[in-house]
Amino acid sequence: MDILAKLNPQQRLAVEHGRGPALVLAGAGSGKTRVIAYRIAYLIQNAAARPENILAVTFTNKAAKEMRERVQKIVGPSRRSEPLISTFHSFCVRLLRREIHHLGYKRDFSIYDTDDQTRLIKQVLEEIRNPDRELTPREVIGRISFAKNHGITPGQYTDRFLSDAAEDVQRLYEKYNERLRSSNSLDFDDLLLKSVAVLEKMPELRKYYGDWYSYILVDEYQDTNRPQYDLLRLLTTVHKNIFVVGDEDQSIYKFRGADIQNILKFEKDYPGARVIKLEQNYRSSQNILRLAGAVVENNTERKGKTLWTENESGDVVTCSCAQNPREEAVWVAGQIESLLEENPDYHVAVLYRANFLSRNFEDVLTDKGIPYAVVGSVAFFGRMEVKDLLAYLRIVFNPEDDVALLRIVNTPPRGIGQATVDILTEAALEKGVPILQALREKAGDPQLPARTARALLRFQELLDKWAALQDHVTISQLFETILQDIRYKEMLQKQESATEAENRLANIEELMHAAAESQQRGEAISEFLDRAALSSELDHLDPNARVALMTLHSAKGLEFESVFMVGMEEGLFPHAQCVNSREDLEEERRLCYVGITRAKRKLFLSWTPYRKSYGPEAGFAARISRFMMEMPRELLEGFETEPPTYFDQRPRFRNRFYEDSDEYRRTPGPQPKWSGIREDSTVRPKTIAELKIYIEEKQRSSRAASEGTQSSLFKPGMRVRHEQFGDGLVLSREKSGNDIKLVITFSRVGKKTLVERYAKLKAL
DNA sequence: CCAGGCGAGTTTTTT
DNA sequence: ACTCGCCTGG
Repeated sequence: MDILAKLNPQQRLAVEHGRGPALVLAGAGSGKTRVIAYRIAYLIQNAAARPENILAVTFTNKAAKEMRERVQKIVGPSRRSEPLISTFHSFCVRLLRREIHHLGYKRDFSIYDTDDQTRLIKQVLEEIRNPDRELTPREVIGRISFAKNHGITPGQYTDRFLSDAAEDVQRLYEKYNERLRSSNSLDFDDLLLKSVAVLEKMPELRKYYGDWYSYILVDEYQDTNRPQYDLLRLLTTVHKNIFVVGDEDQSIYKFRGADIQNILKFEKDYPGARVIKLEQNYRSSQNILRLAGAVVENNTERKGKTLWTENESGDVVTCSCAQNPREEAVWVAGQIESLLEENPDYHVAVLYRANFLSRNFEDVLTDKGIPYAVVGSVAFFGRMEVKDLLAYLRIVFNPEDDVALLRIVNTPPRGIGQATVDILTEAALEKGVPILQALREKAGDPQLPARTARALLRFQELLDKWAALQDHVTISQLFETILQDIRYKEMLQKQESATEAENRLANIEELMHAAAESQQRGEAISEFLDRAALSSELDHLDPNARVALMTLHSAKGLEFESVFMVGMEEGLFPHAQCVNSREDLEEERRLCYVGITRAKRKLFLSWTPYRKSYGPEAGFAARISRFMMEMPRELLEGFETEPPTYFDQRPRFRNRFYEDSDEYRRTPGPQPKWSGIREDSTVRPKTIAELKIYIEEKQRSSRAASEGTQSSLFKPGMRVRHEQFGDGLVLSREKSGNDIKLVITFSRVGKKTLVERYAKLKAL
């Protein structure tokens, strides 16, 4: 079969590319995945490479799965060998399970997800019970991850960062890494870093894997971060057969360390690279494309592509401004209802910036009896009961896994309480051994109360029993044994409400299914655990679901007949935390572009000024998203920058546009060009000195931003109204950490201390 | 040691 | 509005 016949000239050029580096700049809907799939098939059919010598990397499991299916469709099944199509992370796990001993780890290492990470950091924070400057676990993880993704080791940390907290972070970072290592565990970032490290350390492995994967293809290259970039370089040093596909307009993972420069400077990194642009869009109507283009045009960091399509011009975009979030959901559900009536096969997506927004839509869709699928708010493998059981499996598999041990040591309660756990942890830290080993040593200790010692011994016996079993039974059988031994289900039924328990039991059933399937595929326990650690809810999206609810981020790579982008408000989208630097704002805009271009035929945009929010914006009417202001009016129908009757409906919200207040004077109403964006403070730092300045600069600006919005609101002497406490008088305001505390005396309830950011106060 | 109650902190996006 | 950690009384 001539597989080239189905391609347009540009796509064909890409697919037929020979050896050497190639960059395919592929706009949304221009057949990106298609090009990779066809190229893999082409390489195989023309015997350029044996299938097993081809490596294709994607970012999500879902993308990998899709790619595999597409390739199989083209080349047909029953090949002797298959190309390796995998995510960066699972490729790394695969590599490390074979080679990590070169770095002094054992091959049974555990993988720590965000939750495990948080637990570990909390322990470390306790251990170094320093901070005069309170750091939350979240913040610490964020900084460590930033450092890891930028190649900064703990030792270099204070050289590179100058903030007050830097020394604390350095110590935490150091300890955290030590604890990971002594637990024989890796976090997500480590998977990439250790892969790079092992290839850097072992030239013969570099050569081996470089030779083996003689053709490497990368999807969504614009989202690669530094370790991923390093990994690709290491694997392609010799042959340079790297074929990357990406779209700088769809780079939306900077917060995770993605570096858009990777795609922008590809031609410099790989001299002589062939560059191919795919500009014909096959997905969307002309109007949708024009709208998307008009928005993304406002960005400066682009290579610049102009998408065109032969599709018809299509409908205009329908907008709605709702009285409140509930009404917004009602409107959306109503539209969906009539869409589905007309076309029962339509795929519809409701896209939002942040997960918490799904709530109202779920409620209303349920009321109306419209079936829907939510993607991602709580991942299946992230659920408490699932994580508990997996932790049992993990500790059996890797007895050094401290986080897993601490998670289950007293779940269900078995008489090993906090006091005992503290003793064990302390002993373990002192000797530098895993907690389980400390537990073994203490189990018979006559100094402990007899009851405690007995509890420890019993627990140890259980673990030994399961460990002895692990090589002789299937995963399901092991699970079944554990479940019975610990009486987990009974615990749930005792502790939870009936419906909650039922839910959790159902999840346990599902986990057992997953285990059974895994073993049918002939996988080892490690492979099952790896899948659990690396899988996300997105992978479980039911392709038959007509209505899908998800974040804009999750929607990348997907397409739908109709798309609803909801919550189009300043502060939410673009998110308040992303409007202070041009870089961040441009990323938000790209996110908007991604959202718009998911739609094939019909796009809906909705917003409401009256969303309950937290933070400094609380209690104020929001403004319409600047992204909507950037769209050509003639493509919009029902465009309103304010709801028609807000005065009667929602008196407790103040309105930014018309009220004569401090707030209003400081931030004038909507204008074509929005103020408040700092002009180009975001030159990319090149040297260490520049990086220091950059970080300082960022911190100062975010501090200034939060003080700026807060300081003008409530001052001593002002009269205010609180939703619950009624009217009162502000006595004092003072800073406490990042917050501002107000002491207010209320006529009804007396003196109260409130945090300005959270108390939904209203000036009188 | 554990269960149940209160107060504080919290919502950006994810492999 | 919701979850997590801390405190208290059994």
